[in-house]
Amino acid sequence: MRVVIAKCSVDYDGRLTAHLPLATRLLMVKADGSVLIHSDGGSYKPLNWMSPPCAMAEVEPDESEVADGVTAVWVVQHAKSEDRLRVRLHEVHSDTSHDLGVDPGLVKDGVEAHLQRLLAEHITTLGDGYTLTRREFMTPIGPVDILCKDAAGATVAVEIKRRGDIDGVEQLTRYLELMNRDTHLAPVTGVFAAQQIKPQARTLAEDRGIRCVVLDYDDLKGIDNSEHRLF
Amino acid sequence: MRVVIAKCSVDYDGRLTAHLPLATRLLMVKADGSVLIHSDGGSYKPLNWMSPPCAMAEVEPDESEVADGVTAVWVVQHAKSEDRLRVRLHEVHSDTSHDLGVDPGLVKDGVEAHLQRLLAEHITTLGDGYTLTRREFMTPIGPVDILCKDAAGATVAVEIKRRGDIDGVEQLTRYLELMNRDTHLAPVTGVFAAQQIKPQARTLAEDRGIRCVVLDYDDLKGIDNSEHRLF
DNA sequence: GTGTTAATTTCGGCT
DNA sequence: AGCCGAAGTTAACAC
Repeated sequence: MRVVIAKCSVDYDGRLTAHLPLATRLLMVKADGSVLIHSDGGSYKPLNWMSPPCAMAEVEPDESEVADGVTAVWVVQHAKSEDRLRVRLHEVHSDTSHDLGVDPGLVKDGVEAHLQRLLAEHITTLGDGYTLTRREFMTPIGPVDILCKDAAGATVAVEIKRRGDIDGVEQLTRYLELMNRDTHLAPVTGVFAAQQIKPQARTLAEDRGIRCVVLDYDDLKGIDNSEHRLF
Repeated sequence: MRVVIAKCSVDYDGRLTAHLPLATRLLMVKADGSVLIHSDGGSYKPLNWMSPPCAMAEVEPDESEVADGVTAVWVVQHAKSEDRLRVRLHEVHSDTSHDLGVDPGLVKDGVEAHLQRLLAEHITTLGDGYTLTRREFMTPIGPVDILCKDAAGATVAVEIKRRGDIDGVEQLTRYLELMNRDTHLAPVTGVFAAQQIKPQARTLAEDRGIRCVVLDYDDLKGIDNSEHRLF
């Protein structure tokens, strides 16, 4: 990895056009040729960048660029599209390279899959007398997250999201339409379960007779832990 | 901005739990206290990070950490949540700081907002006699991009996309259904406007009586420029 | 500030 | 390889 601190201006041309005026920034050139341009603030997203696969070529500045104080020009061309990045370097404060090797990668825990497992294990969170039929119940248009029965024995399809928005309601609606055409399953009611439900999604869901349930991940995990402690 | 190249392991605990095994990486500490951990590949997204507002404290490694070869520990705590990042540094290959100053920021051109503004300013692109009612017309299920009236005075809802896909047609359909239930607005017709419209989206739209309009960004900008030149 | 949508989204899983 | 959905999404913008 090459790390350069330099005063530079940048132009991107591809899916859109973008320009960065002259300022001092950090330029990162990774082993795969990708380039990141960071300022001293903002978030993890660079001001500008080129994703791999791409190639970086260092070319000589032309006459007018030299007159403007440009000492080097980087042309970063994407391998499979017309996306192109042009970095004009003025003063270079630092230019170093380091051998980092291949990264072993990130290990994650606590995403939607986890939420689905916890709700399936504690299905009575949806109401007394609820019983799990199965997780990932397959339909011709995709898997329903959880299929269960309520206290009265009626079938209930559950769609789980971390953040419940309109897309999730549409998804559940499609499943319900399809399943209610199946005389063996019908009638099937819907539950939209999420850690957070957007007002617009709630409006749409309730308008369609779908119940909304807000899940608390820590509560579910808490039940899980306390139950484990009993054994 | 501080840039460190070091062999390190990282633990994140907050919205989820994540762990990075020992390896050599680039650590970036920005002026606002945010921290980015990059490997020599992937894309612009760091392996792990902490977004501002947050504070970074360098603490002494405990006895067992010293035994493992840890020379320093960074604790990065988010200011408004329980999100925390713990970086255990082993060998430090490089540790430099640079004053970058405030960045003037990126100038973009050619995104959807720009397209929407241009079409609103030149609403007769949709037909002679069209008049703008308003942009971002709010409904209970979200904002309609543009609401206008045709030459006959009938209300028209416009959905704008850079790339016209089926999702966009579904979105507009929902708005139209809702608005046509409102006796003050009905009847409302729809226009699906995009720089590029997929054949499937066009078929679906036209089947539902929604007119499709392909927008030419450069043309709209051209009109804009020539009009500005008149004054 | 809250809330919603777009993004040069990126990333992962599955068909 | 393409499609679909999630993400510690982040960023811009309207109310």
